[in-house]
Amino acid sequence: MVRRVRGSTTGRPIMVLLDLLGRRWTLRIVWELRDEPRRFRELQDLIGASPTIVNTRLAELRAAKLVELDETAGYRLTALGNELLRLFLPLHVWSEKWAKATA
Amino acid sequence: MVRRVRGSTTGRPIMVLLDLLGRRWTLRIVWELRDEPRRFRELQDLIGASPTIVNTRLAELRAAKLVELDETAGYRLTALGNELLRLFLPLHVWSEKWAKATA
DNA sequence: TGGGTTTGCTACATATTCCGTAGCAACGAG
DNA sequence: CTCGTTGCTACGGAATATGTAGCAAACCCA
Repeated sequence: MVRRVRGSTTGRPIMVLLDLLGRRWTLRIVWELRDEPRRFRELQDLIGASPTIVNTRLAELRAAKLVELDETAGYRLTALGNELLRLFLPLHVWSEKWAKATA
Repeated sequence: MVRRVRGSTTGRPIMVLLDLLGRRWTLRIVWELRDEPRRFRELQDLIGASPTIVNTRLAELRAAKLVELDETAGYRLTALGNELLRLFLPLHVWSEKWAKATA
């Protein structure tokens, strides 16, 4: 199995990040962890994806140190993950405006 | 062809947006249009994806009114697209920090 | 007029990824 | 010893992405 950074040969951090976030369910998982920790199945039900892909994305997010597994509480954002989430929070408000504009 | 919102039955704007952005190459395309308009092939070369998927994503972005095609200049962000991009710009700086933390 | 180039985009076969279902082993509670 | 919950995996079929080739229209320059 060839482990290369998809879509970028340079390995520039922004490209690696965009590649990571630009995968099915990744953004959504980070989003669902914004308030409280979630268990594996709980997360699965929330987003409605198969356990296979949930597990894959969680593994990637953990490798990227954005998510961690607390045995007693469940999956949660790391300090880094929280920083990233904060950058995305304005999206929530903006998406409402966007929805009206595209309607 | 069934046209449903993938991964969300509610249709909440934030979910629709996360779904749109959480597709291969979508974020990357928006990113590559941040400074100047790009032609179809130029975009294709920049990100290194097949024309099929570039065209598909461009169609989705155009339907979402985030990208438009100016016949003389090429593909570029709409006003909405620019707003969205501005929300993402801090990612560039943050990604550098993140890269160091995960190294 | 007649190339040659660039434009956006599509066809098609292959390769990869994703999905839905089922189920595993480990652990704790009763 | 059973029951529920935990994270996670196997497997076959469906959907998506890739890579190559090429189309028609518009343009440039002679």
